[in-house]
Amino acid sequence: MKLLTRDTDYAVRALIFIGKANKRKIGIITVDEIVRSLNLPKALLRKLLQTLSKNKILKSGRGKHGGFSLLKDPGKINVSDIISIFQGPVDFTNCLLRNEPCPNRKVCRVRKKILSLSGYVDRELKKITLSSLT
Amino acid sequence: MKLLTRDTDYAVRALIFIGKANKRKIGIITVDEIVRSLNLPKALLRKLLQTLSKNKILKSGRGKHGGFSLLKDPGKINVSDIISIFQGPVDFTNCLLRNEPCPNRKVCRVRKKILSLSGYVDRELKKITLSSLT
DNA sequence: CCTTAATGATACTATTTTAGTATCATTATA
DNA sequence: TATAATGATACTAAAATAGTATCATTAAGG
Ligand code: FES
Ligand code: FES
Repeated sequence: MKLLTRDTDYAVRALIFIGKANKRKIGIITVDEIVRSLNLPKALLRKLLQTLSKNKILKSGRGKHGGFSLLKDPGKINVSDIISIFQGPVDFTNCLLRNEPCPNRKVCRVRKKILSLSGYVDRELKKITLSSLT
Repeated sequence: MKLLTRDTDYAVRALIFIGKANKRKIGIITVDEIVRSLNLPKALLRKLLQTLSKNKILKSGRGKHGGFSLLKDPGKINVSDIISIFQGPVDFTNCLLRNEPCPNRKVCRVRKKILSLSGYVDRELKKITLSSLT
């Protein structure tokens, strides 16, 4: 039972790399540089970073000397965000009777339990920020 | 991001059904009865119940008047058990650098965080017993 | 015994999600 | 204007999930 897919994992690793570089005042990082350091499949990583750009996690520059840098403060980027982007929001409340419109949804204690569990996990994942990782 | 696959979901629903029947002193339930009540695909449900038997959750009887009943006390069957059977154990510690043997595994705070999160989720899921569901 | 009604074992197919590739278009710099 | 970067997009491959089919075995009951 895994929590993160490979997309999320690669994305986080790339973000850590970019975050570290930004810390050392290296403003812009290219896909090639990340690939050289982390040994990830280039075509895939490009796709992932493009997705992160669309989702306002990264800023991108095109053309010669283009590349990526963090758009937000590393303290404001967290694992829950990245999961949301690649795997959908952290939400476990696909209830056990999901196919039928569960009759006792409102009072069901299980649902309440799963709901609170899900909330807890999400809050904890939100605490794992990029700055805590670099 | 979902927590339960359909296998787990179906299995839990079937177990709830069997548990309720057992409560009413109906000892043995057939796959057909469950299928009639819950409208699940029969061939699939058979496979799932067979798996539950192999895993000592259900007791099965063959031949005429055969069927399934709970092997363990419903208070001792929980959602974590069922997830373990169909999705592998509740364990989120596929670490972020999983491909390499992560150098700082021992001291990594993220790993510790994920580890404790995973433990927490597992403990909570263990509290959701079949008896709490019926 | 023989029929019937149940699960056991197992192999197979189909669908969906995840993982990964390829290509052309666009843009900025030198 | 050549080059080196990302944007957009469409495609393929692999793995996990979901579902089916079939024959073997077993127990009950006439
Ligand atoms: S199982 Fe659906 S609300 Fe409880
Ligand atoms: S990321 Fe692997 S141990 Fe921290």
